[in-house]
Amino acid sequence: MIKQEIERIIRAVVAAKFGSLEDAVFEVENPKQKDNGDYSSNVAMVLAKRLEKNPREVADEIVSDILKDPQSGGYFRKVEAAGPGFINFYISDEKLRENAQKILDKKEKFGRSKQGEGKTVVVDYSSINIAKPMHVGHLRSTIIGQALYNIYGSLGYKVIGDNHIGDWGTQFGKMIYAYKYWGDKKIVAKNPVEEMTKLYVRFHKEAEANKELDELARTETKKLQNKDDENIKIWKFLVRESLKDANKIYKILNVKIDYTLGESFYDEMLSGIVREATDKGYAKKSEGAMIIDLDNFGLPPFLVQKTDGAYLYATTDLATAKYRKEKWNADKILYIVSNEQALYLEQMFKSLELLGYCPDTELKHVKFGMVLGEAGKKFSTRKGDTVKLEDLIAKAVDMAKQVIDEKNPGLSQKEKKKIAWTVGIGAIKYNDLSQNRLTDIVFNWDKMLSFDGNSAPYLQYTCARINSLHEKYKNENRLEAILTFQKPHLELLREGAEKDILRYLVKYPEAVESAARENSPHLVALYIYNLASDYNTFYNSYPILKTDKDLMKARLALSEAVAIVLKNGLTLLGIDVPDRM
RNA sequence: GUUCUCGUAGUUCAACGGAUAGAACGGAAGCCUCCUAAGCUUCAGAUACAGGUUCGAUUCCUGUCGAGGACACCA
Repeated sequence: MIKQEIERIIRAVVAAKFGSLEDAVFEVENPKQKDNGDYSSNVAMVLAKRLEKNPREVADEIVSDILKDPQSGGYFRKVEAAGPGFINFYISDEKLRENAQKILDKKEKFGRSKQGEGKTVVVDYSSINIAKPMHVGHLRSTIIGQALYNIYGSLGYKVIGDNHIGDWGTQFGKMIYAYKYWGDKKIVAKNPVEEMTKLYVRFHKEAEANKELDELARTETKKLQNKDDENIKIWKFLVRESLKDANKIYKILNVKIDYTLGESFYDEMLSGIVREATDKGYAKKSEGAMIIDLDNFGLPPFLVQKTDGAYLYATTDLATAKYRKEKWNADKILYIVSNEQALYLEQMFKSLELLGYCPDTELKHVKFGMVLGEAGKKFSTRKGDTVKLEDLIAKAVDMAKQVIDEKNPGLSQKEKKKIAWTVGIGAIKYNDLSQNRLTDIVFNWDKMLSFDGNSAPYLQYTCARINSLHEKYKNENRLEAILTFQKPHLELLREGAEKDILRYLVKYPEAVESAARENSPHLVALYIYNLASDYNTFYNSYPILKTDKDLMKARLALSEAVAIVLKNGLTLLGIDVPDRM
């Protein structure tokens, strides 16, 4: 990456010039304004303080040394001191063309790296609750998790996706009770999650009037945990049918998760966890229950066993982390969980640290804001007021279909349908992946299903346009088409808009790398959006096919490079690209 | 009550402590005899408030106000 190369060059010059200051912490950044270079560094301002000199003078000195350095010769078109003491670097045209050619040669491999080789990242995402419908809240975890999974994978990490499903615990007592008294096997099997939700909602409704129900549900939970035959049988049935529904949605969303190890999977380990915590002196009895006291760390106590002896989600999570470390030797575990669980995860991480279950493992809560109902309040499954994912998808695809019918009526029904799915689902995914907000999102159909501006369809459309250029070109130049990108005369790209694109293409690998570092897929989304925007400006200002041959080939090559990078970025985000739309 | 996250154009979002706070939607005005107008161009429009740290603060610290979340037997 060029950024690191610049850092290296600066460091070498600084070490030679101000030997004792080579430990200085400085940065190489992307300037906001294009006029301020392709990269800039604050190194002079950092050093100026320690040297007690004017930052601008220090900058001038460093610049003149960099220009003398033969190694940096081919790299820059210009290096200059600017503003209060920034050093701005302008990449040479030759380097920019080299990079574009590299994109054309490497294609879908451009942007990948081996920086994560030998390291394992476990991504805990989706983590749905069995017997409850997937709603827009689960969508965020699923989509962000999948994107991070892809991003880390592209950087050479070994990535393990783990769907930590909620298939155990109290809510199953309620479900089992409801199923026993009001359920019908055939009806449930036909439409599993929907029917289970009905049972669940009914339970809560009746429990409000009849307080005994909660007690009866607890008994069912207890029986399940004690492996009562009938309850286990019902439980297995509910889990199986429920997963069938979930898998349908995963398939539609093109989400792939390596493992589905639910809470029940860890059940056997739980008593051991509590015993060990007790033996080590971290767990103790309090108000009849077992807690890990975190008072010393300013955290509330962490409840690991209930008064009635049953274990909780917390206990399971400790076991899960332990398992992930022992089984997969995870270097990093990412919990893609909404920020309402921030305190809980903090307690859990601290407990894991005390128990020593995950030494040398980075535990990271990748937070996101919750999706609230249109009234600005939390959705509640109990009241049955959530927006179901299935409905959202159906609506998005339907809207996309309408737009296609209008814009491109000539396509076959089959192709229209396919494009509608790609575009509709892309829009939904991109909506979540293009923002980094921790604030809660108030659910809004229009926003969710926007096909204009900064949206997946905009990016897909840009790719479709470029694809269309190539189709046209191929039809008119059959023989030459194959050879087009072998030796394009990229030096003919002299317009400002063309150079802007070349300059920006260099930064794609850095965008992917920072997305991983910050666990923020939106950095990739932001990058490809800006790239598409630059390209569309160019597209509207200059003819591509209607110019003389060599320039046409060069512009086609540039377009192709843009399409490759857009597609690579969208692929990381889990968004498909249609050929036409 | 304690605590977490957040407060940026009318709305939804950007901005490693950096240079002139960027977009999109919505509004106003333009661009299809020309490669896909799901596009492009132009205009209007914002850092909640008060202090502090810093050469430099939307960003860090303190306080006020506002929104949402969490706070022991749910997950």
